[in-house]
Amino acid sequence: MGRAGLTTERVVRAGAELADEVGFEQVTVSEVARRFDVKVASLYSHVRNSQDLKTRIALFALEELADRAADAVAGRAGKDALVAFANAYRDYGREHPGRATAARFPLDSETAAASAGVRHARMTRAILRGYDLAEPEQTHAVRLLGSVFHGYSSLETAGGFSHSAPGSEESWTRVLDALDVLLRNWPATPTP
Amino acid sequence: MGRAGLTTERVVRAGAELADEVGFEQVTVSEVARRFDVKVASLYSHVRNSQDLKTRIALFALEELADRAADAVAGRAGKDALVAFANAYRDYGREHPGRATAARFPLDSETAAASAGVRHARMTRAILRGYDLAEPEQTHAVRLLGSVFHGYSSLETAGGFSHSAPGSEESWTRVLDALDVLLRNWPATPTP
DNA sequence: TAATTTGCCTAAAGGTTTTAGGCAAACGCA
DNA sequence: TGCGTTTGCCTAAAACCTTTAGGCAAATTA
Repeated sequence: MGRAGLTTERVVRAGAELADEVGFEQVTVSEVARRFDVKVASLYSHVRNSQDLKTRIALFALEELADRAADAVAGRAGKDALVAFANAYRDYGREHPGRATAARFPLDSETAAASAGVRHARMTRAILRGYDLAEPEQTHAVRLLGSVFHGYSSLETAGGFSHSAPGSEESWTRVLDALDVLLRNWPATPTP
Repeated sequence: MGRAGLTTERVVRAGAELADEVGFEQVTVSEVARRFDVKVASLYSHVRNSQDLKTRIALFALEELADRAADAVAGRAGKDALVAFANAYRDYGREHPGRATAARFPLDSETAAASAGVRHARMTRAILRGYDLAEPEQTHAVRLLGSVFHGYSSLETAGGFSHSAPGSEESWTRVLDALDVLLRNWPATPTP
């Protein structure tokens, strides 16, 4: 029997595809092995354990999503950039629900600090340059935007918006309009 | 050997506590059985399977959260109600991270329709009565609020805001200020 | 070509899930 | 109080996933 040509890279990529097909939670070392037509134990040379596999898929998804987001915002500013960036998130979630779920996988702080998550934060700040927000308000806004993108995508994937009118598409557009207005009229900290 | 006095109710409640201790994903029929000092098979009279257990924990958490939210908004209106409602969500996530994660567990649409999720939606709409939003804008706003609460709580639980200044507490307050401003100045649909 | 490294395999132990069938405690009723 | 029925937890067992240890052969290097 020849070799299957496994590498950590290929294993992780296969895991990401599997996540899109069956859901991130259902990703299993055994199933990935099956896809390569290889015995389970063979994967343990390329991945430490099941948790490690999931973490790597999460990191992979974060990178992929950051790449897309970077492409989307390139050459844009203001609301244009905001909308392009936000759409990169939503589209990723719709095209790759499993990977998008993976991108929300909780990482320990060390891993998170070395992940593409920091690129995401930097890009979000870059977009806020189009609005007039000084620190610490900028950080609050970054967290709000992260919450909205994260939350909307996850509710949409869970089917939360799919069984009532108006359509999710329309809500998304209006939510982005609203966020743009909000960022242009960010309230001053009330004097206590 | 006497009987353990298992009921679906008690099993689900124990599962919810377990979720808070070890994380919702780690909730397992076996571990719940261990807690009751009972053989695993015994639980299968009270719960159909592992998926069913998780679904029931999710429904339980949704009810509990809806009760808290209802208490919080009672007798309040406007920004007062918005803040109380939002805090009910965040506090629940901080006190019961496992249950809060359970409350985000994807339910099939039939189950979701019979869940306390509809109470959540109704309460959100009630809060929006304090603002001047006609349909379909009200629905868009409901979805935005759901995304923010859901997203913020989940990022906070994942530790997303815990390793940088300013503190999450402050961001949360400012996010709510911002949402209040936004709801009072919700943009009109641009004429195409 | 010989030596070494690398890659996948077999074997095996331990844990979770789920079903089937059994026995005894609790309950309902005469 | 005693009898029959129901209910609740148990044993047994099969299927699957995880993970480690050790082996052999293919690929790489010298």
